[in-house]
Amino acid sequence: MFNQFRNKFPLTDEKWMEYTNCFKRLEIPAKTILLEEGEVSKRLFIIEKGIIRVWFNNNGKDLTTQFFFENQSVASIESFMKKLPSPVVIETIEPSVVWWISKNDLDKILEEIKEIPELRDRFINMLFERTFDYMKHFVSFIKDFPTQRYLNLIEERPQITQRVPQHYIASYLGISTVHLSRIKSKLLQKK
Amino acid sequence: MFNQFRNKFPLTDEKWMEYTNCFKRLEIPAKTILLEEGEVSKRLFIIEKGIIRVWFNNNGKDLTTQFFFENQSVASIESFMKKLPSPVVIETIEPSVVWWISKNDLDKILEEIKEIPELRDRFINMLFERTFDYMKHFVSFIKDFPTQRYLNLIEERPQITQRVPQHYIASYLGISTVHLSRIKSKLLQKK
DNA sequence: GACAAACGATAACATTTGTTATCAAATATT
DNA sequence: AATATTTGATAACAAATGTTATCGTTTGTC
Repeated sequence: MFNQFRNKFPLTDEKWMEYTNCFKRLEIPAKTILLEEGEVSKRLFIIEKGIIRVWFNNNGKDLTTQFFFENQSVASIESFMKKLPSPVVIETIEPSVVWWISKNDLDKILEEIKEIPELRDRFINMLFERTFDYMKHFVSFIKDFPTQRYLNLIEERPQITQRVPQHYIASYLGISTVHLSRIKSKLLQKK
Repeated sequence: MFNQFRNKFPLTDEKWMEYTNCFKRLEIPAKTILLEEGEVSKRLFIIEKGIIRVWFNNNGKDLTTQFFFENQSVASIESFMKKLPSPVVIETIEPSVVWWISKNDLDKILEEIKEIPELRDRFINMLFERTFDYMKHFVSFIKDFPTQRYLNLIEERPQITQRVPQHYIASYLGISTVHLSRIKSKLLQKK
């Protein structure tokens, strides 16, 4: 799982082993909840196989805020970093294989690699990229009609439209399942 | 302008002077454009007095994405950091007084203070807080109806509802000016 | 003070989207 | 294979929101 990233980290083999050994493997079925709403997030997950969605309950309805696929890392970030109760649920969509690391272990590693400017910069960059992603998604909500947002999704995140059940996509787009179904049938008519 | 922050920065008086001298003062009328769409952002602004909005043109209509008030810093961040053409316009709403620093000067300062862990951590924290803010705003768009979003705004960002013209607020909420007007009159009826 | 521009409220109507219910197809479970 | 569950499509109706137009008020400019 981690060997594919080995050459990206300027670490000794010893440190590399020490760090990667902090991760534990987990095989879990579909619809497994990895973090409950209200729980303090103490684990960061990396997906080897499967799909994870992050959602919260809004007046009895699921609202999906993010999807994650293979090789992405997942956590309720604000809860994880500040030890606050998580507002969101983390749950698998498909049967999945994930690796997790405890906050304690990760903190130790981050503290150690702080002295390596290269890794530090990459970490900061990662945060910025995440910010930019949110901005784009947010802008699309005020800018585009649902139909356009759906077309954007097909274009920019084909994994979502191909692998994720449609009612999760609807809540991700901020519309009802019925309306997404209508959008799809209208798009088919035009073709 | 900067003396109020003096005690927050563990710097020598010499360094402090050197850094603050990089900023230039600017007095400008309302509706002054500080950054054009498509231009590469080379300045970071700090507001001494006034209001700035960030917006972009969408099919001939203004869409406001952010408001900034006194003591906040403003830039088209992705453009500023990566030297890309800015997708947004930065413009004053009121007659304003702003200070600006060039990207060159700021880069030099950031490079120097990198060695001060305290400042470095605060910088990283700032990035995270910005990310969390975007998340909240974004979640509110899929979670709440416009009426609730407007109530949230009154509650959480009273400066906006009190000082910003209503048609800018409408585009910020992602609704038409007419609809915001309706929302306001309905809220008044209920009282 | 006169005029123009900006701002905001409101009405009438069109369009978009949500809600509820029903049915069909796909998938999982036994 | 039989059954239950999940998923998705569709129709009918209700509610939310946009569009266009008009009017009055405020604000800025000369």
